[in-house]
Amino acid sequence: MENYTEDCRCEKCAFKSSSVSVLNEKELSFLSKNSIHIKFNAGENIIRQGAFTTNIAYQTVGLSKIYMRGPLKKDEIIKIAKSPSFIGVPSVFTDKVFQYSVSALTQAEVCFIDYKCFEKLLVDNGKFAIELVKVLSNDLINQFYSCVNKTQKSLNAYIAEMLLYFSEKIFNNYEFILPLTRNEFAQLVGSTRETVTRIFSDFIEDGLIKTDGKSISVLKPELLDKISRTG
Amino acid sequence: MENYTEDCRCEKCAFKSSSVSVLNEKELSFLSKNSIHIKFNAGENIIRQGAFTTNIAYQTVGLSKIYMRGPLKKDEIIKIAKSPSFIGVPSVFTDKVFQYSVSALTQAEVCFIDYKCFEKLLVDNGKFAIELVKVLSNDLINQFYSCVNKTQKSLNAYIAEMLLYFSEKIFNNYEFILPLTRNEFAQLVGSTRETVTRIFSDFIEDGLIKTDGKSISVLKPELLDKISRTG
DNA sequence: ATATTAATGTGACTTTTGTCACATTTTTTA
DNA sequence: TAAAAAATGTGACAAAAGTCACATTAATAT
Repeated sequence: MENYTEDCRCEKCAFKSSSVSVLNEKELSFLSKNSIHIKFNAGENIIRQGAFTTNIAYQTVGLSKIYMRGPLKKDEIIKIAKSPSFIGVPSVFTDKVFQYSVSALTQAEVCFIDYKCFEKLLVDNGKFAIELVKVLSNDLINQFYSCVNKTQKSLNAYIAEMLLYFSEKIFNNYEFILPLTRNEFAQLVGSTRETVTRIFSDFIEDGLIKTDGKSISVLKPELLDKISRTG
Repeated sequence: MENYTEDCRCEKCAFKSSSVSVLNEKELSFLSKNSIHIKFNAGENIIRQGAFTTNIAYQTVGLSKIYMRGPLKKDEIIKIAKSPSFIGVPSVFTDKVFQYSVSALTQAEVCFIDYKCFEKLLVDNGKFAIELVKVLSNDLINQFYSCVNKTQKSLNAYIAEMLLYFSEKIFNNYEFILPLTRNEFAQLVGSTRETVTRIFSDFIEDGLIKTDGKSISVLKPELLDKISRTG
């Protein structure tokens, strides 16, 4: 965990999201003065469930997992956050305390923005506020969608969907290094390590995928997609 | 479905949410001129998945179910909306088309607000925008929470939780009329009609609840809560 | 480099939940 | 009010997924 703030100014930042792009020079400079840029290694904790919410986090580089400690004291991965994206916004506007944790899955960089400053930008710049509303709306719809999918699909269908999600949405490549252990993958699909292993084995046996440790090749995306849709 | 707009002006509306309360007289009048107030009977459709999103809906009276057609063409109830609350905001800010449906479970009243007008209020009044961000944040956190619960808990634990939710959060009464069929309740908890029947029967046998058709009495809330927490 | 720990694979078995079939009750409609 | 449709309850059985135990492999720390 390293502080990189000196090297980084929002005005020059290459990772402007559509939300941030509606800010003018002055606002960006204000943002810059009120934020800290920090670098994380894979595995490091970015946000801890239960900690006080004083900052907005904006992930500029890397992948992270957003997860929540469930009622049976098991962790459940809610989503994989791909940069650039806000992480932790909903908790900041809801509670004094974070409702979930975020950990880096790869090397990652995150800007922590002072909440008061962020709120001021929202109040002063209506367009910025609308962009944030859009981001949250999108998150909410995706959350609806993934919850319905997870609930209704059989596990092999949902696992097929998640494998395609990693290859097509996260890595844009049918070969990739899964940045999760089998156990974490189970936490993502709402199952157990053993069952994930078994379904991976079935997929390998049927020639749909090939695995070598964490490295995964999707061999037959069309068939995987069919399984994902029909169960 | 009846149009009540003439009788209703936003300035006088008794159902101001915290979001709307930050608007001034002029803004409320503008809102009033650009919205239509409609009354629905139980069972009537308020928003239809796939329809174009031209309005923001604000439910002032009644209960409704927000549901989505899942991948296996089964409907899944995402949440029960209690008045007053926005329904349909996330879809409007995300897509040209609604991603889910909303139907009245009881008699209900809904204001449909022109999207352009709503957006103008957000841009002009930063405080209003922040209120909307808070509403969405809250929805998102609740959605995380309920999805993790649904995934991790056994069905009888989740059904116990939902029964307590209806009695304690929706009706504030340990006796209530469940505004859902057994099948709809199954769609809410992600299960089947038969399994819901069986778990209700178990609860009745153990003296936790009493049912008479749609009427439900929670007899032992503490025990129901224990089941909800431990499975 | 080796010891230690974490992650993974696999078989046997149990539990949970879903499916199908059909009887019964309730509600709606004509 | 009678007929039709929708909702509900229940049993027998099947399927899906979880649990436990243990062997094996990979990763990490000293």
